[in-house]
Amino acid sequence: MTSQPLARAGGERQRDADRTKAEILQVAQREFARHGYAGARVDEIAERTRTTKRMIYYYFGGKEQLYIAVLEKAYTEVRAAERTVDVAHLAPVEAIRTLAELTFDHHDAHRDFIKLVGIENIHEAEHIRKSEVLANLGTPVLDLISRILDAGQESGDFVTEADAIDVHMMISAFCFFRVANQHTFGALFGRDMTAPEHRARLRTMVGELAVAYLRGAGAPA
Amino acid sequence: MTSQPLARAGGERQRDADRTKAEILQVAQREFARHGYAGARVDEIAERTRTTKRMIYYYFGGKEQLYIAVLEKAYTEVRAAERTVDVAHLAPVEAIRTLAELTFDHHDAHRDFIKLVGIENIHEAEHIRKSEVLANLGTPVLDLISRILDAGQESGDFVTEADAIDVHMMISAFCFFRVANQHTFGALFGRDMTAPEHRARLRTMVGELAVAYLRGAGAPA
DNA sequence: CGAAACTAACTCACTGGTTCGTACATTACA
DNA sequence: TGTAATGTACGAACCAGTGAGTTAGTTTCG
Repeated sequence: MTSQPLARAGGERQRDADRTKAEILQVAQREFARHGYAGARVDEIAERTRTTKRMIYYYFGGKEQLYIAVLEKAYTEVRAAERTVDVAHLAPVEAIRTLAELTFDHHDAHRDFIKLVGIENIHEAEHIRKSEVLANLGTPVLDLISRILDAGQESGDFVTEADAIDVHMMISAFCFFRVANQHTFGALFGRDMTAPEHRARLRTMVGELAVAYLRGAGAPA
Repeated sequence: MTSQPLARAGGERQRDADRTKAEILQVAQREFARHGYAGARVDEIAERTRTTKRMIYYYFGGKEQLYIAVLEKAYTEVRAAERTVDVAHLAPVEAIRTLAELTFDHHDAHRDFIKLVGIENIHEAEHIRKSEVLANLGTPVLDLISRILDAGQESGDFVTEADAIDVHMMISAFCFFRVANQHTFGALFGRDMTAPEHRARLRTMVGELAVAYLRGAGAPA
């Protein structure tokens, strides 16, 4: 009873199909993130959808292609979010600090994506490599960091001659680890890094870390 | 023909069993690290061993118990290695720098362990929690860091009032990420963080990062 | 216009291979 | 002789993937 067959105009079938595909992708993302590639069950995904397993094969072709489609969607969304970042108008120190905190927030908000990245690394990125969409998805963040680094050198705020990829790596590492490894870290050290009482402190810390490094304070005396 | 039955003395059977168990654990670690928990195959493990699948069930009880045994062995070895670290005789700045570099080397040398940690986090540490051995395996590293931090405050080298767990987390994050995420990072940014031409620079960087942070250079001007 | 041909979306029932785990017989040994 | 260790074969569930046909819109064309 969701729609009256007689009233359905031209493009509705197509729109239904798109909606179904989107629903499958969403459910599949959850299933893959929760159980890993091998642990995910196509039947389970089908059951949590308004469609059937047959349709998953009809639309995506197979489990692996579905998984790749999930990765493509997740990565694409992340890149889209990154493009909205604008810190160019800030002074170098504030720009880096803000970028670090935005990265922190971003990781905090996209737990499933973090897990997919972790899963993909266990498989040594074999699926990402099969995707043409993701093949050369360099990121604008690197350009941004480069520009901030140059400005900082120019102004004298930054002393360390840092590499943009290294800086991006460092910030990502901190933010990624906090979310991805929260469970084993919590089990071993009795601290939930994602708990509210630690969140704000760690968020500030990642910015200070980046700034301290770029100011050159770590070099041997 | 590996041993003469008639010449075998008392404890040899036991020693054979221990050796077989150890062999199973080693092969299983590899299999689990490569394919994840669900992706690992008990038959595959058995085939790569001088034993049969029957013996795996005889010794360990099941796939999950075998996996937990692998985790216990891996974590125990890591902790044993950590206990050999001695930087207490160094000045605070050098102690932190050395500790960071040792952590770096350690992650660099134990790729399978890194993968197991990643896998365990995907499963939200459900298996670690089932293990009594690993339940409260706090680490001596925290005490070490605490002492270094105190000494640094005392001597005036460190200005930031840092938390030992946070510092450990930061260093681990950097080292862990470089190894664990090398594949997706490489695919997206075209740089292999584990390649020789980047290794030394990043190794130095993690020490400088920690020192710069503790010296308080990241605080707002 | 209206029927027939066409096509996308969808259902149902099924299969072949895989995979964890075990029953049972057998051997080595104290 | 009794107990621990081991080999062989098998079963039952699971699970990715498919064959074959149906429904309902869309296009073509007399």
